[in-house]
Amino acid sequence: MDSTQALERRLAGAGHRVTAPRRALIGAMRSLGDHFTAEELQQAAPGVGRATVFRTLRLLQDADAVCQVVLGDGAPAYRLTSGGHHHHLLCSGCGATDEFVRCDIHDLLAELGRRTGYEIQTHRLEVYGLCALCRAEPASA
Amino acid sequence: MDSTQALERRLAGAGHRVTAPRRALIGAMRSLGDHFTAEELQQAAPGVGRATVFRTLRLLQDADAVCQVVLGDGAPAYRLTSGGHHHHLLCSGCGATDEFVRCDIHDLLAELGRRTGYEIQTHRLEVYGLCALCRAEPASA
DNA sequence: ATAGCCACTGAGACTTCGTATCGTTCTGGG
DNA sequence: CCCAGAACGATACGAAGTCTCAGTGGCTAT
Repeated sequence: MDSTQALERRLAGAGHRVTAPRRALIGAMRSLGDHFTAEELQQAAPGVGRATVFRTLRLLQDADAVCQVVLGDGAPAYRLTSGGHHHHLLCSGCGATDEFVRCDIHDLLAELGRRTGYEIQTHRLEVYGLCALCRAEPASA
Repeated sequence: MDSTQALERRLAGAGHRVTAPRRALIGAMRSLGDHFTAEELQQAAPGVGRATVFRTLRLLQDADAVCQVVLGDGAPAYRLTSGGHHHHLLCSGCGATDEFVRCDIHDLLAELGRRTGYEIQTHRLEVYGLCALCRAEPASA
């Protein structure tokens, strides 16, 4: 997760302005923990319109600073990310999200491409499980 | 992909009735190729209401006879499936969908669980690429 | 400093995908 | 044949996201 300044530089570097609403949203994202919904984000940045929330989320996704995750129940959420190719590890107990980078599936993909004739371009891998805390307290809130 | 009769037996086996609208939807699915949207399905089964389309899709998903895929552009679609754990291979050129079963990532998941303390429960893997036909004709419709 | 261009903004209508509600219809066991 | 309840179609609703549009406000050049 980048610093606020790094995020603003990321925007500016992509040719976008660093405006007050965008600053407010970046601050809100950093205060909201490991993931947040668009609605939570808007509530954490009062005065910013819904359209701007989604516009800014898209901008940051294009800048590889934010990514979208699909929680276990199918609800979409967003995460600040350190960028680059990565995957998500999602706790089905408390909803926590984490990312991991190592995915040694090149052999699998290469063989899949050979077998199907596809030219493999990219992939998406989401892993669901119970985090250490939820394993320890099976019935906690 | 199961036969029409097998799909109907799948419904009946789960305690559901095999009614005329459901039969019409199953027939439509089998005529629509490797994947279809809810709207395409409804159009291919005239007279069947929207709610019934989604209800039947859900029933068949619960019965492990239909699964949902997210196309490259984010649009959701459905597929008849042979059931069981599998993953999808999606062509970003023509939108074709395929499924594959082999996913040798148990070592990866086991190590991920060890490292993070998670109890890994399941995973979802989607692979995107260009199918053999789209590789051959780069600019076809 | 200020003029002006144009990226950006908020409000809110709209789209898409899916679910809930509701009164009606079908169906199959007794 | 009866009737409980599964299933139906119509339609209202909800969530997530996009589009439109008139107005604002940040840069840049002067």
